[in-house]
Amino acid sequence: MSFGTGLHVMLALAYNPGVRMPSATLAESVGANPVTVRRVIADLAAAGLVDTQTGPGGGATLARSARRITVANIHEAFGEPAFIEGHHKDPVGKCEVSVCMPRVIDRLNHAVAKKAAPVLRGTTLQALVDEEIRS
Amino acid sequence: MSFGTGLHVMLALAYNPGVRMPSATLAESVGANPVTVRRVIADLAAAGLVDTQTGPGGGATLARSARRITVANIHEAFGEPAFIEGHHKDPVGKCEVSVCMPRVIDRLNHAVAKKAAPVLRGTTLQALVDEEIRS
DNA sequence: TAAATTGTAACATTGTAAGCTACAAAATGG
DNA sequence: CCATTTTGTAGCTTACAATGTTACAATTTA
Repeated sequence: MSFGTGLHVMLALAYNPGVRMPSATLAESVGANPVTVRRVIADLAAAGLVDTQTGPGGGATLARSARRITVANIHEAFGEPAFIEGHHKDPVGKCEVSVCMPRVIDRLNHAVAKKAAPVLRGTTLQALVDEEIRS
Repeated sequence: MSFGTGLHVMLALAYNPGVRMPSATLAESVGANPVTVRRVIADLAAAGLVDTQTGPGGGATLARSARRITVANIHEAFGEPAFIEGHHKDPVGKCEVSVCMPRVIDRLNHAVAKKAAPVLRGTTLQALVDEEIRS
């Protein structure tokens, strides 16, 4: 559930602009372990969404304005997890349906992703903070 | 991963129209256990998508034409699983971000679901068989 | 130098999905 | 009526992936 945790972390950072938050503080908000949070932050940092710093007063902060970070950016940071999941066991027989299942799942997932993309791209962190948290 | 398995079962039935397939046969195609398949079929039957019969020559078959069964029908049969997942642990503190996370996840999921619905409703089992399996 | 913090590795725990076993009930055919 | 096949479902076990835990070197601050 990295995407959900990542979104939570990003909202916490957006809600406290300019503040560097250590993983322990974020972990308390998320209800998770500091190491889990640091692992999630590693993905966010690799995607250039957050900036981290060690030492006293260190922690994570947004790499740019919450107005310029979208849910799509966060989704991508975790490898664009699939909206629709298949399963991965390859069947023994040469059954034609089995062979085609990955393609079918892929087709559906791509179709949904294509429709979802504008929604995710059009939703900024700032909008979520304004419309869902400060309200 | 019930939806994926359910779709696989439905495609196998659509690929063999008029044939009653026992759970053991379907399980072999899916690469799963017959009991798991029967559990999935129970959901499909509850949604009125398949028809089952006990005894020799028994098994499952489509309850109506594959042209009149959509991916949306199957998705609904499994309770419309979320496209975007949050996590469920309630945080200890009174952190405002934490409190609002369920609402945020819900908002995103509903937005994606609304865009995805036409895709799922517009894709029939028959179309998948024709375009992805017999091709 | 002491303290705080990240990043990461290695291992343990846990929650959930799937598998397995078992059997009553239903259907079929002799 | 009996033997067989199959579903539906319960109860238990297993396996796996996600998360937690512990630990520590490296970095930063003061």
